[in-house]
Amino acid sequence: MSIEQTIAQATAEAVKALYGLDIDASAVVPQTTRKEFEGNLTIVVFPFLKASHKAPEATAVEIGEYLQAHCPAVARFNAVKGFLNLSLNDTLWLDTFRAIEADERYGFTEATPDSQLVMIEYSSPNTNKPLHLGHVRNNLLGYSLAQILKANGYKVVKTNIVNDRGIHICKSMLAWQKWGNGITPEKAGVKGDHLIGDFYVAFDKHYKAELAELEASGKSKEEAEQASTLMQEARAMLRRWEAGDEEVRSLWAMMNEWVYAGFDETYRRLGVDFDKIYYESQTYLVGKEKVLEGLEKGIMYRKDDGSVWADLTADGLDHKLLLRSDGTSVYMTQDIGTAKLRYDDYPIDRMIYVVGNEQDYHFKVLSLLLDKLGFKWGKELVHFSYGMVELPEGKMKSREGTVVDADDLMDAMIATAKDVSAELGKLDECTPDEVEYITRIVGLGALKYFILKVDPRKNMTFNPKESIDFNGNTGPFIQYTHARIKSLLRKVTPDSGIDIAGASLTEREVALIQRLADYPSVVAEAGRSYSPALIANYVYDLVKEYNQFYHDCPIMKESDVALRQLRLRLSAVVARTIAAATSLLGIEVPDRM
RNA sequence: GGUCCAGUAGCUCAGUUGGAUAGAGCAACAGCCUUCUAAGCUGUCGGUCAUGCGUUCGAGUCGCAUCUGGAUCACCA
Repeated sequence: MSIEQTIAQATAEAVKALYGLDIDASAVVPQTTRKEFEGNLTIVVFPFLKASHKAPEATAVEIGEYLQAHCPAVARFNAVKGFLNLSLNDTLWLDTFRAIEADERYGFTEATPDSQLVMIEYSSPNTNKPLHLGHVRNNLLGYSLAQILKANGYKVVKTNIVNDRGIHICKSMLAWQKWGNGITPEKAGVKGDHLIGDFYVAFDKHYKAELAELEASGKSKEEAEQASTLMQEARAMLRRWEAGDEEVRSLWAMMNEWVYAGFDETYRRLGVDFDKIYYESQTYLVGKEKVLEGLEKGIMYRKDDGSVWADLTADGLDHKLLLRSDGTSVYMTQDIGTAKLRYDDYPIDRMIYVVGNEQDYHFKVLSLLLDKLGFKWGKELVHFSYGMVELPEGKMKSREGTVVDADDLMDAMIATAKDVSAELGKLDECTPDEVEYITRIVGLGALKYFILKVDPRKNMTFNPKESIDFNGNTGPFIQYTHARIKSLLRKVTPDSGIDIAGASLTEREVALIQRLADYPSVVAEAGRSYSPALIANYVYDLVKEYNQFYHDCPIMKESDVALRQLRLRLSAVVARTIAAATSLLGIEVPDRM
């Protein structure tokens, strides 16, 4: 039983004994006492006033006296208005600490054969351009979510759906044919995804020029778009692709390989991975089949021009196109096909899509359609809808070149980490390999924490002109604390033979133990609410608490042997918990920095 | 226009089923390294929690209305 539960139980008994009021212990939620008052846990007594027929403070005192007399955990209490502040005794805290210390996988629930299987789809890039900051948020959230669900005892399958087909790829392919002169990533010395992205931009540039020319010759915008030979060629290429034309297919395969090699490198640096990757080129036909099946069953209908639609007006939504008049499939069709393949491949209990909130409508529709098509899990699919990353001026726009590239950003973060380390002279004793390793995880730690500490549902702002901080509420702050503890432990090794029972605790140690005791419930809440930010905020609070302790409580100089030993072991457990919590965020922590 | 999301300090963000005088970091200013790593610690400054009404012993948190910003409602993905 946790400390909170013990106190809640005792409070329920007190209320029953004093006022004859029957309440469920789970209805009493003790909260951490605010810093400005003495005590560890606080009971709010307002709900009991009707039964006590006394003033708030008198009621609090009465319950406090009862608890002090009957609950061995309660050492002292004080009452302020309707708030009963309880100080718990040292023995309880020491026992709590020992239990935490003994649990090597503290806060982690192992999966069993009966555990539910959760599939998490994240990343989901297009193959016509490199990953940018928006993808970075997606990837970090998806990976972290997987880690958090694993820590909550779920079996997790990480998946990625690569949008490797469609008109956008054809644009890059066409541009490469026209202006590429047979260039390859090797020859250009450029990552494949960036090379393809450059050709996509080149297409857009030439296309715009063509449109401008056509409009100058007196055509309207619409007429110009129709008359554009570039666009016609791109569409023709897509038709040849769909028809299985060998030349187009082999060009497509080659260029996609370039992109994947580039993506793989970005994923590796970012520290994310996947158990199974799906490609839309393999799923869109399955989706088409399902839609035609739905058409036969009367779930969908066909218009005169041959296009296929679903009528969702009964569910408060609109009509939704599922197959174009030329028979080709759209985004939604592909997602239906992908869903079917996945459920054929895995016994999925829960499906989570990590996709931006701009697609809230899409997933509402997808959920309804899957349900109508007879997928029994359709209704319960989870759209993990996260907010956009915006610049101070607003949305990132690829056409205006304001997109923050993922590779560039990682490079910049690592370079900054290097500069800061050099400036502080922190890594002068390290080998070049160590410097490389430490600056990489510190730079990435700053980036990852910056993104993950924000509530995923909210839009967030990134200002490229201001570099991401390394001081204060940041990843490096957390990593630094870990490194400092490791450094301490290199100098003095904890001796488990020394008894800590007699240590007389200061409020610093108690606050730390209490914070550590909170960890499992934070992991559980992060899993329930799909929020890596809760883990980030927790580990920040823990680290802040530890730094105060570190500053105020000398360890090596402490003459009380038991207390010295406790502080040492407490430090070791804090370091372990920092590492465990940050691993749920995909952040590594160094032993020195 | 319909639907959905958001609005907390100059800036970036917390605020756990409604609880005490709304918290951090950054920025600014002032302190603390002969002591376990100063990427740290301490202090000062900074708020009509968008606005109004309501529910409640108690509202940043719940409800209604208004204002502002964003997203979406494509034969784009």
